[in-house]
Amino acid sequence: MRLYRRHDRPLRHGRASPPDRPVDSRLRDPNQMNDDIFARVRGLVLTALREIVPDLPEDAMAKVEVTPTRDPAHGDMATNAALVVAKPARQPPARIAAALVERLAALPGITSAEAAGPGFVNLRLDPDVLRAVLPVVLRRGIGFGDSRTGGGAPVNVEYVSANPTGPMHIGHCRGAVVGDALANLLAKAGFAVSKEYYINDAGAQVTALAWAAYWRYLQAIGTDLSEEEFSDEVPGGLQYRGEYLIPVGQTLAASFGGSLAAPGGRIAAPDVWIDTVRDATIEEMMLQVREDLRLLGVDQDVFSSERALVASGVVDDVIDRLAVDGLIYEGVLEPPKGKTPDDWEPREQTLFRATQFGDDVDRPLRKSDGSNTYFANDIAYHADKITRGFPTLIDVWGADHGGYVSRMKAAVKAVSGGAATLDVVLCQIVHIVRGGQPVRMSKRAGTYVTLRELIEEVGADAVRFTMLTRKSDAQMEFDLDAVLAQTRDNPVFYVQYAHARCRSVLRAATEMLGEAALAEAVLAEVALDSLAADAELALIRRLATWPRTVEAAALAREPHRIAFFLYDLAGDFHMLWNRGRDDSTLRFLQPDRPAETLARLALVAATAVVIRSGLAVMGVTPVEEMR
RNA sequence: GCGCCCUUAGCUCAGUUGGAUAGAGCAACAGCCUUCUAAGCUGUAGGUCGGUGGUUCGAAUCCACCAGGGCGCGCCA
Repeated sequence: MRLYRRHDRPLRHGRASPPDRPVDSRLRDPNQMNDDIFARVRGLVLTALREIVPDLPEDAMAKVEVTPTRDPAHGDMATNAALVVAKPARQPPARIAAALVERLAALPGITSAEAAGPGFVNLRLDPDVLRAVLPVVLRRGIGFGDSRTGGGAPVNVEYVSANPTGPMHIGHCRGAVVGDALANLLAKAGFAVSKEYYINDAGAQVTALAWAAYWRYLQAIGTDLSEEEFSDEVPGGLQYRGEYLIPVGQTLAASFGGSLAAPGGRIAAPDVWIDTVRDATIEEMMLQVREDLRLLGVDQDVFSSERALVASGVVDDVIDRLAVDGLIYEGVLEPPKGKTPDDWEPREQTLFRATQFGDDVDRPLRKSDGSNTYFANDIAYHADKITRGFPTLIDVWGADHGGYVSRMKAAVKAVSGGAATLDVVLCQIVHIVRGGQPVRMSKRAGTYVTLRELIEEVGADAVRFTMLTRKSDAQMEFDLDAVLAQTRDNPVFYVQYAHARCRSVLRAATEMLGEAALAEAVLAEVALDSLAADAELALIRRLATWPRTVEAAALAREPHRIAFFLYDLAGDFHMLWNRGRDDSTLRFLQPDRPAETLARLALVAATAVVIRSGLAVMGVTPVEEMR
């Protein structure tokens, strides 16, 4: 048996609280602009701590946490304060804990404090303090949980950034949703967020795209070439054979007639057509990409073009700057150990000293034909973002780019002199399944799932919610049938159902009490003393953790936590609802007891508000009723 | 061969950045619809947190090594 299991033997009890005692204004004042009662209690703990141990170092104070208890038997909140300051204070945790207990238990709003385990202090709050969360929620509405953690600091979130070479498919989907939700989350946490899309419209792939569109153009004007004859003339062969380029070819034919082709619908010299075709095709593809994103509810603020970046000379400027700093050299890389490519031969290249900034090897900036590598352009792009005023960059990438993270971080350090940081959120593969069976993704077999088809089949809300039900760096199965199932194990349904039930109760109450009595501002004023059942207080405690959930998720860059919070919140609400099944006095609407009914309606309305607040971060539309 | 990510209940996954007795859903087992809120509900059982060491008052969490899975590995983006 471990010694610290003796938390059932409190060292000291707080005195009982007289029912008419006013609650400490520091614990309930909504004008404090801090919706987080945990943060407010933490403030009380820190104040008490300073009295007990003067001159504690800031870094020790920073480690003090006030958290919800895992076990209700431990009270409402717990703090590790005594444990984390024991060493700098040169006092045993138990002694500090005892002193904290004495001071905290004396505060109004705290009904008991007791030391437990190795030095935790468990706090029990006056139920009025908990209940006071409800009017705060009702007055602040969806804005409940907004925080000032970010302090208005600019953050640039870049996501999707797919090549404009075809329709968006489900591989792009997860990054789109994760990036968008992360941006919303950071905005809610008080950052000034810019949502950005980097158009990879330079390089060999868009040249291949231009050739593919040119083929559709030749077809539109009536070429006598076969597809294979044409393909033989294309450097690298014809790619992007999907039908989606047919309209592009037709539009080109309508605009330019036969002027982009040689007589007989034959291939003209690339100089004649390639710029025109490429520009028109990219423009059309980006229109489609933006339409796909719009259908998914994603709307980025800035679209940056790689080609425009190169044309502006920024890339050369940035490389020059790195050269001046001595971070570029001509050198020869070692072959990868163990697995040397067959055609390996030592080659002198222009290299960036990534190893000076934590990367494993130095990275090439120029291809053998003298043009820049993608990495070189990407360095310039990130430098450009920094120049535009973003010291904090977040990129959302597919996991297949994982090997690219350390070099990009190194580059950001180098170009900013260490002033800017880059966080990369990697998204693992999504496997689409239907009823447990894998849906193969293959362009050739015609079972290629486009983003648009996915949205048409299950709806944007289900797509978005489901994409956020896993940590982004964990692989995910997306079951087309399961996301539409109306059962508890489908979080989309379970959360939406909770909101619909809240709204349903409020609609029924309207008939009983009239619409005016149910306005959120009015419910914010009702007496709440009757809310005392375990399930009611548990729900209130959950609502109270929303602000700290937002803050923690934002700092961790983990939007999936919002989905899990909502699932738990929905569980608490359904639990309460179900209590009314066995015991009708626990139902929300009690016609002969209007005061209790109003208090319960305030709880229901507040629950609906917080669900909406969470869904707003996820970009999911709350439903009013289940049909 | 090297680097990064991952490994938690039979299954799918959380785990509040190092806290107390590791949680939820599904599946399993036992109950619960004449009626009110059953597109279900209540309860039970289920664990060597991949393994071994280490740091710490305290480890699923941090470090080292090992095993298994995924991704990547000099001019593709």
